[in-house]
Amino acid sequence: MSSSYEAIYAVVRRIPAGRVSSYGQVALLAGYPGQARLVGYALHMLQGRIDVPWWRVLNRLGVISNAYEPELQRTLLEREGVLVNEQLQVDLKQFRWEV
DNA sequence: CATATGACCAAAC
DNA sequence: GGTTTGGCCATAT
Repeated sequence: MSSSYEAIYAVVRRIPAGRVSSYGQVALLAGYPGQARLVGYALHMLQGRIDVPWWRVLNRLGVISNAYEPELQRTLLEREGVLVNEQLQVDLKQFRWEV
């Protein structure tokens, strides 16, 4: 297991329920500025594990980028009170996780 | 081993 | 200002 993933997962676990973050923000907080891609890959590797709240991570436009289970992600977010529109987009001004 | 691709983003043009 | 271009790192082939 690549060590960098643990730092990324640790940050994702810090995202409060009902809030969302972006790949870039997670990368920055994990100590990998500008390496949003690494975050995407790390979450990709989870393949649906629920010990990390991967569904709270969206791309910088607030859109669900998940290629595997986009509908599941929407369901999980809405269960926490996060509104997701028909285009799988969230209002970042309202739900973005402020550190 | 070299190339390609990906749940991305900031800067450059 | 929208669009293109690099760059970053881990897997896959």
